[in-house]
Amino acid sequence: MTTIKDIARISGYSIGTVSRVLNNKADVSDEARSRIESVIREQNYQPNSNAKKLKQSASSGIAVIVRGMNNIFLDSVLEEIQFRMKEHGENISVHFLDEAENETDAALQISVSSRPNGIIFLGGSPLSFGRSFSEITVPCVLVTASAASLGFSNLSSFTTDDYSASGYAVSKLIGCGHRRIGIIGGRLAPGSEDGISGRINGAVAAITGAGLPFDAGICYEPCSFSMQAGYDAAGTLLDRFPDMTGLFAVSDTLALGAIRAFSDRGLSVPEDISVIGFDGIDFSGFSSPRLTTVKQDIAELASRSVDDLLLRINYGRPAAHTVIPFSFIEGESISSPRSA
Amino acid sequence: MTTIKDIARISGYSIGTVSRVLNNKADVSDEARSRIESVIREQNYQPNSNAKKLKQSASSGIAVIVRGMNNIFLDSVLEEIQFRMKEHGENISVHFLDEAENETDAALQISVSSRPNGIIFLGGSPLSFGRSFSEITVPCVLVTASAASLGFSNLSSFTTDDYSASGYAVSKLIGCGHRRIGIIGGRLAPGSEDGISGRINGAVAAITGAGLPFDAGICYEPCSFSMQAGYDAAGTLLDRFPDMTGLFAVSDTLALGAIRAFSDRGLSVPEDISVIGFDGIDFSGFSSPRLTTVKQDIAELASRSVDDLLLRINYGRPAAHTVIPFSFIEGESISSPRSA
DNA sequence: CTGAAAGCGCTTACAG
DNA sequence: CTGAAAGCGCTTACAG
Repeated sequence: MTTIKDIARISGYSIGTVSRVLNNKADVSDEARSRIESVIREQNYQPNSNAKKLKQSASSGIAVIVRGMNNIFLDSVLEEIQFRMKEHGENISVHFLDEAENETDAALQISVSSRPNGIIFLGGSPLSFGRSFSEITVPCVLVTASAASLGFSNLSSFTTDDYSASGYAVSKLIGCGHRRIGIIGGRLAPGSEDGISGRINGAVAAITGAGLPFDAGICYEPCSFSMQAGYDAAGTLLDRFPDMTGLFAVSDTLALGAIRAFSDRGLSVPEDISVIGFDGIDFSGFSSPRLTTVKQDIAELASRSVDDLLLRINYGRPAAHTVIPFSFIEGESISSPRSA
Repeated sequence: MTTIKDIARISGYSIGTVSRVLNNKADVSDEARSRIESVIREQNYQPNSNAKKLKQSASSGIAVIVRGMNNIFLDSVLEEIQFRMKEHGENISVHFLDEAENETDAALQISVSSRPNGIIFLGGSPLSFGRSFSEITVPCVLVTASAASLGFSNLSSFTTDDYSASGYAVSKLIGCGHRRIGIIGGRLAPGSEDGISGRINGAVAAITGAGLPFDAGICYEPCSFSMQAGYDAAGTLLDRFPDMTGLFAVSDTLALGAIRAFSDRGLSVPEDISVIGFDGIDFSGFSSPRLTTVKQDIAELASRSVDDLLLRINYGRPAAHTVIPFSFIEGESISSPRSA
């Protein structure tokens, strides 16, 4: 293995000078720089990142904590993030948590054992921040839910406006003439306008705001984020709320599971019941029927988050909270209710 | 930050002894061990992994190289792998490559810059091994394609028997009476029985083995692995091969894209055309129609790969090539051809 | 502009 | 069973 010492020996300079050109420091003569650079190139030398990190006493790159296993939407964002990071020469270490685990506890453990330069929380809930998060000092960003109300100086966030987007989606349902609308997914957390709870609350607000009745005990069914969960929740909800004509699912995965549940009960979508999703995953454009849904801007969420984190790590920029615009995809899964 | 020095000072032992209990070495008195362990616990001490790795002169954990972006199947395997690794206290760094990149070139670069203890190749093609791989010396495992024929002593593999599984799938189509069968996905690589090419060749062998005609120039359409690619390839194939009654797609994602393409052309699946997939992703059980497909055993592929890699890293076990059994899922996407 | 030296936090022979 | 010491490959004041 060639080390910095070898480069120094071969180039005829000291390891201090080699280190300076490696790190693009000023105060190196052009001659030394070009000589050393050529030796580095011909030896195909790569610095040992462990030694570098040890010295700089911190940092094993960027850690990404993904909350929610097998979540197609989050996986897409993750891949986009890794791609952008790679462009900047940064490697990420990925940690998947299932929905039961707490992301800040995990982050604390990771930050003490691997000392990352920064942490990205993907799919986390702002509700679980606060407890252990205050012990984390490196720059962090929460993607997919707003951390604005949390007020941590080292936590940025990039998010779709879940509350408004859900409201918009549900207003489409109402606009079609639906008056008995159900909701599946997540858990109820009254008051919150962020993340999954924000979607639920935004949808509920749109329903009640239109003067329609909404009794959460009847019209809402909580569930986790697998297709099977969506399938089951839709069935349960329909049993309890048999004259429901429209359904808002807080994620596309749930919506697709729900559509299958309805069709297994002999109901067609959208003729018998309309379904609207959230996320805009690839598959929503290829299912039968194509899903009507809110599309989050994955590329923008990812790239803005990466840029923000890197700038904060390297230049001490203050944390910021940014809303990324969503778009609405007119699919084939909603129509006017039969009774209308 | 508390370091090993602090633990030594507080416990009254030397840092050498602390290090020994940290690493579960023998030759430590029970008394010292329990005293030191209790100090570690109460100080909530976590060793600095950079320093550890530097000393052990190698290794930043395990690197996973995933070839193929937005591949739902690979994402599932990846999450399973990370989960198993976590149980063993190992962190993984993930590197997504798009289909155009070469995985061994990427691995070489990663191994020289981050010095992983081991590398997992997910979704790579055995065809691209060989060139730069011989420069990589750490234990590696190829998941999802066999590396048996490559003969590298540091490369294990765990795979579904793609060739047989595809043959089995296609034989189901033939058993239903189909005689004009098309194939989409991947690229032609005659002779190979591994990975995606193995799927194609296994399918072709089943067709010709049944005495049916197969002209690759007409009946086969290559494509990459997105739903859109499956959609497009199915359309192209149908234009060229309009009396096709059955389609084998080398992945579920492609199959689902194909089904949508057919339905957009007014053909129903399976009444007008049968479709069979490969992978057994979650969604295949919830689409309309439910997809008939070959299900790879994700949990087994992941856990066996992890166990193998860890044992080889720590105990110098020889590399091995293991085939993991597949299962066949009877969905709703195939039936007898209308003409039969 | 450059070099010599200290030190990051660990592990591991080597003595005892 | 335990400690003192060397050294992993780097970076960074400090002199010059």
